[in-house]
Amino acid sequence: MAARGRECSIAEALEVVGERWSLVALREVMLGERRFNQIAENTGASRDILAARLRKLVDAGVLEKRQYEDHPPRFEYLPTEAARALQPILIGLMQWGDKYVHQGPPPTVYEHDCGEELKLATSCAHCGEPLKPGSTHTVRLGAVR
Amino acid sequence: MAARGRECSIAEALEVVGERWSLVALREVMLGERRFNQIAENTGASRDILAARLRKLVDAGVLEKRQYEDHPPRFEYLPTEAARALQPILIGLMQWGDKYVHQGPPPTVYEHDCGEELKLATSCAHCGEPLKPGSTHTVRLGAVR
DNA sequence: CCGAGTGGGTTGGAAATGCCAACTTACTTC
DNA sequence: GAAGTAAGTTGGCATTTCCAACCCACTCGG
Repeated sequence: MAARGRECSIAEALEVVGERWSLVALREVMLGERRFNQIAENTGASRDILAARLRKLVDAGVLEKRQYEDHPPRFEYLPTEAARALQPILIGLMQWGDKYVHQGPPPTVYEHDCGEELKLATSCAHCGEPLKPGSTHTVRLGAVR
Repeated sequence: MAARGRECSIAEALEVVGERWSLVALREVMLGERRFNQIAENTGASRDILAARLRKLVDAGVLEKRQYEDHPPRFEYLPTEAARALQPILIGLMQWGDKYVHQGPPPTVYEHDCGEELKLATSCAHCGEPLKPGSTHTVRLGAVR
């Protein structure tokens, strides 16, 4: 799809999870819904598109499709490590939506094991300082093809 | 658009920034490109779609469109606070793409002010513990409409 | 003064994608 | 034997996206 433009892992990541319904379907799987019908109902995606997205996520290694019954064949979708690695992004998007888009109190609230309502903080893994706008600069930049 | 499905700020956030090219355009603005032609070239988006996406981001308050020349009228796109708040998500997506999608060395590398290559860590803002899969649970969950 | 170049788009038509409802297959339960 | 459940697939239509070309207003070089 995005054959041209800057060489960039953001664009490549979006090739995999950037289509409509992909991240919302992933949200449901991460919330514990593993069955096609449940994911379809909770996302509101049409079944054909959802089938295509799930197939793509499975092909990309983000979900695992497992048969949990033989007769009749029934399948469930399980998160892989790649899906778990996306969770900070999903929660980040959620909190961004809460703050800049949503009207009213947040529809979904997480609690951390420490007992408090989860609010995400992002920091530099090396020095531990919280990430502030302008505290980074690029040392290498993908070329525009 | 997503009229049905679970009430969820992820879906609402994606209404604003989830369309094709929105996040890639935002990436360019955050990298310092502010002009339509430059954004068009560096993303590879077609000009009509890009114009529509930028308009939408401006309407949503994520970008600011500023006239920097009167005759002829010329505009630039500037990040607002909402755009800066998206930066952890953009960098998170980039690092996810680096790890799970991209082949070869990362095309773009950031350095933090501490002098080391930036790797993002996400943690609980309250207790400071790094976020591990399974260390959270939902205390409230958006209803499915 | 003339033509080329630049910036920021808009327009038209083809191609791709998405939506919805209905259908299918293969069981299980009432 | 009728209805329900699970996991999709199919057909037809509507909406988006893509691409190239065009437009307008100005500036610059000769």
